[in-house]
Amino acid sequence: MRKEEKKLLPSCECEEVHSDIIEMKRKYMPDEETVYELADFFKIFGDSTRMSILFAIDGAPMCVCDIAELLGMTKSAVSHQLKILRQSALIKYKKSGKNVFYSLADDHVRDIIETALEHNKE
Amino acid sequence: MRKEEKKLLPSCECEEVHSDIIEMKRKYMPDEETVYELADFFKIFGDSTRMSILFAIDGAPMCVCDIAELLGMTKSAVSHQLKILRQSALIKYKKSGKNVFYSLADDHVRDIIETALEHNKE
DNA sequence: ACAACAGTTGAACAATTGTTCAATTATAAA
DNA sequence: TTTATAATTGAACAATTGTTCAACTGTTGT
Repeated sequence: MRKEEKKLLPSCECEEVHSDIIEMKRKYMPDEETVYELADFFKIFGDSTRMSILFAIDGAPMCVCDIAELLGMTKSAVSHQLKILRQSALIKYKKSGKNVFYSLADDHVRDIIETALEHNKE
Repeated sequence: MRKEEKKLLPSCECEEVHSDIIEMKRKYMPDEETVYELADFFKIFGDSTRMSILFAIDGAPMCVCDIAELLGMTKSAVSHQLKILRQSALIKYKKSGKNVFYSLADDHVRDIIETALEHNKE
């Protein structure tokens, strides 16, 4: 998952022009774990299919079949993305007979999307 | 850029179990353009290198060389990501001699990261 | 004018990601 | 128990994305 685990870390080939600034900055940088978690979190929202699903199930729950129909996609494709959203705890589900109804996990998800929508207007 | 432009749109192979719900939902769905813009917006934050850069230049501007040194990456890799951040208008830059100093475009960017950080704590 | 350095860029490559397809599980009705 | 439908899953494939490498631009100092 982490990039530095996949390759040897390269190093900046230039002289340290402002080593004092670098040291100061290093103190205030969040730890790597936090950065990776944050990036992974945003990655979930960075796909239009997942984004559409979140909008779709906002308000009232929907079953997989209906989501697929609404988005014009196959159930399989939708189900794969629902799995990712489930694993990220952004959505919850409730079984009812042969159907599975999905809905947003909490209002926090809505907040994040709202914040981004506002920024995007500018 | 858009998914449906790349392939013929598939359709849900199942019966419409709740066509009334689908029609109701369709009314409240944001238009496709908005969904794509929003997903593209989040995609920018969905990479740990870009995320690190945003944290690095928060507070005081930094030149490319220093960012590269701080993150333990090559100038080239950093520059490529800076370009993406620039094109998304999330950062601004100021030339000073041979150096180019980058900083956050506005406080909005900080807000978005803060909102996500809070959600991620749970 | 030339050398040195900061930064950018494009192409190639490797890794990741999303969709499709086929097979599978699970529930409900006949 | 069989049949039909909802949903999930894994593998294969196609597309996208991030880093590397080498070449290039632009600015400073000699």
